[in-house]
Amino acid sequence: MSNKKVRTRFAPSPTGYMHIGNLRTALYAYLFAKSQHGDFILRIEDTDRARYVADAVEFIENTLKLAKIKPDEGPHDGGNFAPYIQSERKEIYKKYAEELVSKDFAYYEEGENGVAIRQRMPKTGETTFYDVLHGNITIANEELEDQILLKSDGMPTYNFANVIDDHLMEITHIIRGTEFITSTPKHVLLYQYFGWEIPTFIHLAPVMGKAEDGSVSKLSKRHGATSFGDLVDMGYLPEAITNYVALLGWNPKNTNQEIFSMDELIDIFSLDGLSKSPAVFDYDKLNWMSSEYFKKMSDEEFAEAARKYVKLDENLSAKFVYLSSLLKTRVTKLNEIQESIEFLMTMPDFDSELFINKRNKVNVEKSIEILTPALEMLEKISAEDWTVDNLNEKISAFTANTGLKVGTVMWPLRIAISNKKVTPGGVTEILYLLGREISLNRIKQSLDNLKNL
RNA sequence: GGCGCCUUGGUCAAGUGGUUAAGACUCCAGCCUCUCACGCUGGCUACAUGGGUUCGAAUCCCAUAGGCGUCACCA
Repeated sequence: MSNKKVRTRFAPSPTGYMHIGNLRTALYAYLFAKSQHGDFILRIEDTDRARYVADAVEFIENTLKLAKIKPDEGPHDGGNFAPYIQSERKEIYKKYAEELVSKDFAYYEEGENGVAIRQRMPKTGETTFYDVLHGNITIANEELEDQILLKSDGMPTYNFANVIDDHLMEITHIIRGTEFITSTPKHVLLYQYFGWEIPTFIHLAPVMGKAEDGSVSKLSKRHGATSFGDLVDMGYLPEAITNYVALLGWNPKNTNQEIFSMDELIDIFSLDGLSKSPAVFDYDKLNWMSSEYFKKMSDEEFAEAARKYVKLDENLSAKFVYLSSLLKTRVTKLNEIQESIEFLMTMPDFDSELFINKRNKVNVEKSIEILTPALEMLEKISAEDWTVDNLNEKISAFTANTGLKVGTVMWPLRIAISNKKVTPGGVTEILYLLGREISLNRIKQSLDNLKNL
């Protein structure tokens, strides 16, 4: 066994939806295979006709691609063990099921819909299997029901097909969720009936979600987004999601590093870093990791990633790379951007309360007093000199002349051009983004509004 | 309910008989500062409970409790 090439597989059913828990299972199977210079196989388990969703296979492949998980073999990639879609392997299962019947390890059963084949379980004794995370697990055979191997429609059940395929496809390590622990003895019995080598099992703890009332349960719709696609739609970078998910139930040895590229993960991954207790999906941590990725991007990279999530006017579009430099450190997910920059395109409603700021010693009267000469000063700056650096220089000089604190001048100015308490960037950045004409108009308008109170 | 798995701060987690029980996220305080953010400092909070074993237990054993899973012609 130790000399055999490691081969793992990800075997989802075609539902057109990639649950975070499933993605993590695929990730670990991939990381383990690659860390051992082995193969990672994608196999579609579509033996339940009722559950089939159109284009699901393509969806799964696209999702894995986005997550940078690359199958060595699969429906699209092909391989020596094709086909990799179970519905196309129907005859194979039938042959093996009949072999079991001939050896009396299984039997035919007449049902409402036709004839099915059922596995015969021993009534006494117990079955033990080894799991890398849990050690030996033993279950009494009397707990095992005679299960259906081949359904009356000719399709195999999961419990049968997975054993046949894992053996035929030479899978060495089965990485899947803990929900399969109690059915594993049935699989082991099957391997024994056929005289096949039993693969190594690794049953992963589930990914949990936390509800608003604080209760914890398996991650589901009630916890908000639960799929990789949902998270991408919200504007989390695929790399950040994968990185976060990798650490949900696994952690590297001898390091506190948390930000990993896929290559680094492959390099450092090992089975003994896997944890056997459930992990709660935590948006706070995901947000932090997401922002770490944003901060590491260049302005251009961030702008490119963010473009798909925003609607800009001509002016802002031209300055978006610069805007991105301001947004990078302030965003946790891309779908937050639009709201935070909307004020640059449409002036929010006037609110005199915003001009009152105790810390900077400003109120309405003071604002009028400052804004009036400030407007005159700014009007003298030409459109071509309307740059962040120059604006900063002029405003600083203006402030020095007034003898006021910097904040006392900056506060009303910023409010006058934004009508927002919090903005991404300060006065000079916003003046630049707005451009000379719009900036001046906004200040005039705000000044009028203040005087007409 | 039977069977199985799990149990270190609010969350992710180091730790494999002797530690002041790491680190990260969140939160709080301070510094920086043209708002916010970034950055920097510092701080709060944990071994589920009860028995053993041992000179010594978060680490080993046994109970109890709680959580989760499974008992389909679903996967």
